[in-house]
Amino acid sequence: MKSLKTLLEEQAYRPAPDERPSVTVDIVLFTISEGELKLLLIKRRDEPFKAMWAIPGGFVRKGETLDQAALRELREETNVSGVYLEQLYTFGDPERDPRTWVITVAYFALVNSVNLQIKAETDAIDASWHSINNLPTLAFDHRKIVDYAVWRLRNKLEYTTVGFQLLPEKFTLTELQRVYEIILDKTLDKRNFRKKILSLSILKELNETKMDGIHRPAKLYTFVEKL
Amino acid sequence: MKSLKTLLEEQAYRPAPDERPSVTVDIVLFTISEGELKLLLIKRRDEPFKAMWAIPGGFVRKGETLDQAALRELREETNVSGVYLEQLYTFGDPERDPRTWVITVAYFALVNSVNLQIKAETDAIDASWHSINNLPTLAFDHRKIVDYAVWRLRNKLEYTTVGFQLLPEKFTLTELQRVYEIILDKTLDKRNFRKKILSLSILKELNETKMDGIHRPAKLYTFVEKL
DNA sequence: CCAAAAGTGTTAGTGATACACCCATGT
DNA sequence: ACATGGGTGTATCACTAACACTTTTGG
Repeated sequence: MKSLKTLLEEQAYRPAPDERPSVTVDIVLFTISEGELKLLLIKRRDEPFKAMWAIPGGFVRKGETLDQAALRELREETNVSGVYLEQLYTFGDPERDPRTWVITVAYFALVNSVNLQIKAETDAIDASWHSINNLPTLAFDHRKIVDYAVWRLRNKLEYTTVGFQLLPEKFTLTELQRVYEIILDKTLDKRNFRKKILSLSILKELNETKMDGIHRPAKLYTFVEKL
Repeated sequence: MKSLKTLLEEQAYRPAPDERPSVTVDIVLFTISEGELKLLLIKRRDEPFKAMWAIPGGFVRKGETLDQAALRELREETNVSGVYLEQLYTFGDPERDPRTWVITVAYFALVNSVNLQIKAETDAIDASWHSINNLPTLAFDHRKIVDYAVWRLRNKLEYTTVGFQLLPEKFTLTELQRVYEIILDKTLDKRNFRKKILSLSILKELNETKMDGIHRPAKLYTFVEKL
């Protein structure tokens, strides 16, 4: 048994167990399909907000990092893996969960449409992709989280290379341009786009072309970090 | 007493109290004085890392938001108020506290040197300012947090107006330039700096000058959001 | 030879950088 | 009159934005 001294020190050191919040991770998982930016939503099975749409997430477990928790939840709830993951913001409004005190560390994640296929096969009923232009009402403060994630994605697209995470390993420049256009929600000039992307020296031109059949074959490129 | 059903539902819904982490906020508080970028450190009174330097922080309490917790801790531990505050990142490595499971939401904060004076008077022994070029060994993973905060501050300086938070309400362009130079750790061209800052239309020229005595008086400006 | 997407250069404008001298004040 | 920091303009360079035609393929 612990000594009184130890107990008092611990008391001073950290709050009593029932004065601690629960901590969750919630993930805004984006993909591009059918020419739209979409995100994955789960239909809740439990209270609160039972039967309402929510972004995937769950409690952080003892012994795991936050990133690990986010990846685990994605795998468990949606069978998606191989994603790009990045911490977004931590939401701690005491009212955000109507029942109890839950602080959530929000993430945003990106998958390409190939991995998306895998997902759609294995998990059909409770999880589905929704266009960001047509979202249902979301549980908790998830709408706020989603809006922030979209804002961050748009920003990061301009000064980082996250965009590549939404494409398969090999892609054409037109496909890449479409990713940018869909996320930024505006058309881009083909020549200027190519000039800018190629000037970054982060693409390797492959000796392959995409034969989509009817048109002129397009060169395939692959993403190479810091050439 | 709660029914069995309720208990089971809650069990499913959230982890048992002793399976929850503690959650803290930790704040990297910057100021500029003596021509250097400094941050506030506290000498720890308790284990773990007793007597070691750490950034101010403490447990989030039930009923308060994370921002509120950060402001409260700053007030309690350092008597500083009126700061610019911004959430930085959440650190959740299960090993980051050697004793127990503590997740911390890190913030960075900025105060101008006027408020700094107030602080130094009221709190002398346990808290002091340290140049980021000469930091002692820090408790926990605080060094990592500090490094990240410095990186973020440098970045944000380039595309936001956070720099003004480190100056009093009225300031000269040279003083503003010094803030940028100290944080970015490089000299800037006076004419180009003025041209750029003034082109942003976020400064109002006052009909006052700073009479520092011996030299030509400098015009005073004040910061106006979105003119 | 037609339809459709791939691919390619030049010009104009805007913002960033480099650089040197006169001005106003107190002593 | 001098020492010191305050204040100002111009030329070059790099990046962004606007814009239209030729090429390659399958049918």
